[in-house]
Formats: sequence, structure tokens, C-alpha cells
Amino acid sequence: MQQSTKALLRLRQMILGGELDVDERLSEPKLVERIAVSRTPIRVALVKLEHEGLIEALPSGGYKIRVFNKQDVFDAIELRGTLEGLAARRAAENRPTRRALAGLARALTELDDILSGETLSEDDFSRYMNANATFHDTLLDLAASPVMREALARTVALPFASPSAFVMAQAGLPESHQILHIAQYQHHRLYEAIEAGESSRAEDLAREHARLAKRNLEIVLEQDPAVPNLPGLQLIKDAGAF
Amino acid sequence: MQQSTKALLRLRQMILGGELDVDERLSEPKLVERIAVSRTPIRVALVKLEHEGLIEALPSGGYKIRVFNKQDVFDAIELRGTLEGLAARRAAENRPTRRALAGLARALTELDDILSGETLSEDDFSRYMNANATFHDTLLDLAASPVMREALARTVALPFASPSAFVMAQAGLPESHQILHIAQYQHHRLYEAIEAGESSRAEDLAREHARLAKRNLEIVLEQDPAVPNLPGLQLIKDAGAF
DNA sequence: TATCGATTATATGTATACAACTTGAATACC
DNA sequence: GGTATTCAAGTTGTATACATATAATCGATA
Repeated sequence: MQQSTKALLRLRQMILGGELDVDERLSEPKLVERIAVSRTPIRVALVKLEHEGLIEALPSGGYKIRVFNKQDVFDAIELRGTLEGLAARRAAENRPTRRALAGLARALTELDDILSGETLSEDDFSRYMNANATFHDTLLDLAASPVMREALARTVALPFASPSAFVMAQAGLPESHQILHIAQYQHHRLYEAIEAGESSRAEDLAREHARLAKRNLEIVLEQDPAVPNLPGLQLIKDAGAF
Repeated sequence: MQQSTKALLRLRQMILGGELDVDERLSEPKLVERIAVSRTPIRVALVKLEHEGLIEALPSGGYKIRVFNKQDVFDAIELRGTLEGLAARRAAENRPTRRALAGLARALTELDDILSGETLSEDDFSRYMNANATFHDTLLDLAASPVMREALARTVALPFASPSAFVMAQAGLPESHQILHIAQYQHHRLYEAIEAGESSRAEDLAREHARLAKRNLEIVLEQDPAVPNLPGLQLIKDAGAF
């Protein structure tokens, strides 16, 4: 693996995992020490992370970790919903063959399978997260648009904007089972709409589906102040004041 | 100015202006020679341009200029329309005060003024382009969402996705006057919708407004094969085969 | 003559050196 | 006592050196 890749992955992990002080300048020499890579690949990673939106350049040089307020988070989710809506509409307009839909159908069946039990184990949540990611990714494939794929990839670079962001966080919540079933209901309807070429319906469903993530976030944050296992939560300013 | 900024601006100019061979690896030593800056800031610029989508990394290292097909271009325009639609909807939902709307109204009036004459000079097209950019930018201000602003900024980084992309290109076309009037009609209706808080209408109008750029592109490219003054056109594969 | 292989040349990725600048602190000054 | 001011330590931005990997060239062989 390239050193710059190592630096990027590690730095992202450090930022999302809360290993670095927010509101402080990211000192390159200190990062050199912690990541064990020279300044050059670290600077490459910093440039990339700025474009991702996880850090921001300081006027006097260098970077600092970016913090978001709750409106930013909601906007990011709304933005994802809009882009997935566009992709879903395009997917429906493309009138995919049964063969092209097979991947999406498979993800759907796996999600059904995971949710079939009475209760969900920690492992089930993890499986759900993966299968959910696959579903969303396969949907994007059906849109068959590199431009849209990139736009969406850039959007979900913000940690809480990802379709799978809050799945793990709600493991253990009493409402979780029901929420996941609602999400899966929406997945099914989305599949139907795309299969039938109902493009407007597909777009609306994808949008509303993303808004479920908003509700998830609200529910998770209303819980115990003992903050849940949500990577990147410390990047949200006043997370306790939700 | 920083060397890396100089390198970024110059490189972007070289790519869009067709000063570099497409389908060839961007040789860093040669760029050093042409831009008169060391490899370090050039590499920074290359990383940024890759994120912008203007160049792509080669599997064996280095970068090459990215080429787009017509579907990519249409998708980029559709994407911009979708994002501007989201911004317009949000702007309408925000119920801006008359004072907040003043900037948008001013851009609208200036556009009216430019179009008031019987014919349009080269200079008028240039003025239109600027005022049009201001209108779209001010609209984005009204959405008051950094997340959306960034998403749109990343989208219009593709040269032909910008709201002003085809304005200059159509200077001299017989249809141009009419097209600009239609665009301005849409601007007015968009303003009305935002002022009245008609969010769905605002969204639809913004989307359809972007699709006018698609028609512009089609018209411009159906013209004389003597390719018009459209920066970045050589990045579109088979532009002649439209 | 065309294709494969070895060798040379060149480019990329990384580390490091250096200069200009920023930041923090200590001291002088009001 | 509080505010400038100067100085030092540290940091960033840039240039360059070096090792490894890639591309090109030339020659050999089928």
C-alpha cells in the first residue's frame, strides 16, 4: 500500500474516532510521529480530506478538523436523499432488465432474511449495515452514471450522511426493530417502482427513505447522553443539545 | 499568491484551454517546465484536480486528462439542476424577507436591462454571463446551507455543468436572443416562487431551467463544425458526432 | 519482419532540507 | 496592571534528492 493511502485511511480513522482534538490545528510533525510516515504523504492526505469536507484550511496555513451543526447534518442527509432520488429516477427510466435487477433483488432478499427473526443480535445489525450498503450501491449501479456516482460518493464522505450511518448506533434501542422494518418496506417499494419504470415514484421514495435517517438521528441523540457508538459524532457541535 | 494556487489555476486553464494533449500522461517534469514551479505544488494541484474530476489517476501512477461523453455532460447538467432545485426549494421554505431577496432582485433587474435591447453585442453576452452567475450564486445564498453550497460547487467544477457555460458559446447564434429570454422568463418565475414560498414550484423551475442548458448544448453543437468558443469542449469525446 | 526480452532512461512516490511565516511567551513600556 | 513589542520556537509551504517502479529503446531470435 502507498504511504499516502495509509496516511489517508489512518487520518480519517483518527478524525472520526475522536483521536484528535477538535478546534486545534492539525500539526503535521505530530501526525508524522503518530502515523509513522513522512510529511509528504500526510500533506496529500490533508488535501484530500479537505475536499472530502472533513477538515478545513486555516487562513494562516494548515488545517483543523471541521465541526458541523445539526442543520449541516440534516442538510447532508437531505442532500443524499436528493441525489439518491435522482439516481433512483434514472434507474427507473433506464427500464432495467430482470437480469440487471438481480443484484438489487438479492440485496433485498438478504435484508428480508436478516429481519426475519424475532430479535436482532449485534451481529445482525452488522449484517444489516453491510447488506443495506450493498442495496444502496447496487441502486446506484442501475443509474449507470459515473457523474452521479461521484456526486453521491462525495456526499456520503460526511460520516453521518451515509445510508448506513445510524444502523449500528440504534442497535439496542427499542424502536430499532420497527425502524428497520419501515426502511425495508421502503426498499421493497423502491424496487417495485424501478422495476415498473415508475420514475417519479422511485425518486420520491428514495427521498423519503433518506429522511428516515433523519428520524434515526433524532431518536439516537434523544437517548441517554452516554453517547452511542456513532463514528464522527464528536464532529457535531452541541450534539448534546439536540 | 501561493505556488500551489498558481499551479492549480494554470493547470486548470491549460486543461480547459486545450493546451495539453488528451490521452497522454500528465508528465510532472514537463509541467514543472511550463508552469515554472517545483514538483511539490504541482502535485498538490494534481490531487485537487482529480477530486474536481478534471483529471483521473492512472493505475500505474500519475494522471491523465479526463474525457467525457455526451451522456456524462447531460448527467452533469441534470445533476446541477437537481442540486439547484434543492437549493431553490430550501430558499422558498426559508421564507426570505424582502431585504434578503434584494440581491436576487438586483441580479434579475440587471439581466432584464441587458436583454432590453433589440440586439446583443459581444459585450452584452459577457455581461449576461456575469449577471447570470450572480443570480445563481445569490439563489444559493438564500438556501443558507454550506453543505449544499459545497455540493453545487463540486458539480459545476465540470466546465460544461456551469450555469454560464453555454452563454458565450451561443453568442452569434440566431436563436440566442430567444433562448436568453426564455431563461430570463424562468428566472422571474423562480424569483416569484421563492418570494411566495412555493417551494415545490421553485424546485421544478430550477430543474427545468437547467435543462435549458442541455438544449443550448445541443444547439451549439449542431452548428458549424468549426467548434465555438467553449472552454473545455475538447474534453468531450466525439463532440463532432452529436 | 515481427515479436519477445533485456537494458537504459525516465517518471513517480517519498523523504528530507530550507526559508518564510505564524504563534506563543517573555520583556519592556505606558 | 494591562498592553505593545521583540524574540524564539515551531510550523507551514516549497524545493530537491533519492529509491523504486514504469516506460521506452534496442537488440536478439523465431
